[in-house]
Amino acid sequence: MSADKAPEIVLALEIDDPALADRLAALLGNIAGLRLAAPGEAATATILARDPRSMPEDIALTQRELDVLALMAEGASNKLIARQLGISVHTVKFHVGSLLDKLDATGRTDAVAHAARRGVIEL
Amino acid sequence: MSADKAPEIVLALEIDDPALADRLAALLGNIAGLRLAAPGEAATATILARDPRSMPEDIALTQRELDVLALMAEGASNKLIARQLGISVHTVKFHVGSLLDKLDATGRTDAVAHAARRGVIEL
DNA sequence: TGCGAAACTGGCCGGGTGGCCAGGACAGAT
DNA sequence: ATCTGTCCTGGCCACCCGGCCAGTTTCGCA
Repeated sequence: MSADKAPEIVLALEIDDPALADRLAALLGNIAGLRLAAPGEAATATILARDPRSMPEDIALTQRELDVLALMAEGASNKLIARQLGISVHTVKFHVGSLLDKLDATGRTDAVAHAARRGVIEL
Repeated sequence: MSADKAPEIVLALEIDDPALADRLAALLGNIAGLRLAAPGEAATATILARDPRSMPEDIALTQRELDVLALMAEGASNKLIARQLGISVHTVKFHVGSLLDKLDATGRTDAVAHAARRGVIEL
């Protein structure tokens, strides 16, 4: 039984408070059989401490923007979204532009990621 | 000394897998400045691990693909990824192509969404 | 009655994206 | 040695994307 698995536990940190995050990282940084996850790495478990005060309010997105966003998250192209919503590609681009602006994203992939992180959409 | 106002971090465990919970409890059980929460006690942070049964099997992605995927999830362009990893844009496209194939995605946005859904990456 | 917000549309264009072709280097397995 | 898989690179090209300009309509609210 001795030589069984030690499947190294990978912990992801999702902490709002930087000070707390640092302390935890320091405490957990060098424990045998345990490792902190690299950004984006899939983790065994997640340590999270959400600061309730840091939940401002949902970003104000219009209904149409939510429609477009949902289809974007499905990987739909502008052309497809246009057909789906019965509007022109130009209009889709218009809404996508607003989305990028409001979500502070550099592209549609970033926009979907940000929206998912903020709980605006569910993947 | 300076170790005065270290308000002892209290960790709550929300783990489906009992074996994992035990291992974590054992690892974290006796670390100075850190202690596990009693049932119902308010915790500084929570460690949670979703049910492992809900994860069929990880898609076989190479290390390089994971690198590219992580940067894609940050909204990085191929050019940026190339600079970041010190490889050419062509190579990035090559990996992105493999990613789209393995993740059954139609584009980079879809790929990131799929990867996040399957737990391959953490948003 | 005006006025702003939301939604919608068009043209234009530089740069990004993804698919296709081709190739080479290198490690490990058969 | 051959083969398989990963990683890396190039060129080419159709298409998509995002940002810029411009405009219209409709709606609710002051």
